[in-house]
Amino acid sequence: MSDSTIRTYSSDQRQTEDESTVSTTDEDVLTCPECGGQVVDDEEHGESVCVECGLVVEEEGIDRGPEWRAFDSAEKDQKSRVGAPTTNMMHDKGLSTNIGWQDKDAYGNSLSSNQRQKMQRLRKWNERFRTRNSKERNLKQALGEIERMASALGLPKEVRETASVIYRRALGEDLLPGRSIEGVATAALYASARQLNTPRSIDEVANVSRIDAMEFKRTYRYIVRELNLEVAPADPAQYVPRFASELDLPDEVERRSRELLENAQKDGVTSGKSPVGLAAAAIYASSLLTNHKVTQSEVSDVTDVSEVTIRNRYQELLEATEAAA
DNA sequence: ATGGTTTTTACTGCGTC
DNA sequence: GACGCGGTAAAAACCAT
Repeated sequence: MSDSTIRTYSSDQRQTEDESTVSTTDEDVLTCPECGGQVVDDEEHGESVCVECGLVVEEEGIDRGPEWRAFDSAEKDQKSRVGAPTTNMMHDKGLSTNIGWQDKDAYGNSLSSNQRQKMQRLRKWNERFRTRNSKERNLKQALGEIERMASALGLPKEVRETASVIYRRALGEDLLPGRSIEGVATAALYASARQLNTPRSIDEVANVSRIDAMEFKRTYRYIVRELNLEVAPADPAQYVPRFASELDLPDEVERRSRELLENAQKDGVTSGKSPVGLAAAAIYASSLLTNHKVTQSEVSDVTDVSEVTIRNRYQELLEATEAAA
């Protein structure tokens, strides 16, 4: 093989901004060093192959550096797709520094007073950063939790994102002391799910959380109050599709459920009642109306609403629709 | 802390398969 | 006799005051 076959690319080269060094000459008209035949690019495999003898010539390799050009560092930052994606789900990467307290240099010699003062200043600043980093570590753990719970609940990415944002705000406003990380993370996720109209019931969330339901609710209320989050009361209809599919009920039932809920809302019988309970009742009621009967206990199981509540609600729902008709 | 409202728990009776 | 359902009463949880 010729000297052109092996080429290593250092990371320095990849960051080079001067694109003019990248040569485009000879790229199309290479001759095989073995037999002199024509060499063609095999794009699929990232190789160049001689058409005569099949020799693979790794001329020009694969990595020619970025395909874009940048004329200043700001532009480069913009165009570069390398590096960590910036997302709220990221924390600081865990890089932090410690500065020893001994006023000695690397050889164990004492420092001059001038140097000592300098080190003092450095320590002070480093300490400030480190306390920030303790928050970052906190954040990392919380985001991990959010991630885990969200995926267990099948919540989309946007929900995780806003949950992260909420958590950051809580962290920023020093709402954490005295509260568990998991608690706040759970609360943030629950709030964000509701804000984005993909609500999960308190029970569902509590089930995948490491903290018990009571603490979860407490911290949730606390967070909402302190951050002035706008969380509209959940619309019962938003629970319907999920529950319906968990019970293997056809679309028809879903539709009826929505109608029932709509009528009930007009009637005003829904105010003050728990949205989950209403959704559960609507499902049960419409399953009767459409001859896709499910038992109360089945509905109760998947919705975590007691059968009694289902009974009470579904009667009201039926009355409301009757009155409307 | 308190009172009013809603939900849950536990239990009972009735009808049906 | 187990199961689904309806009802009741008391306890618990929730919420605003």
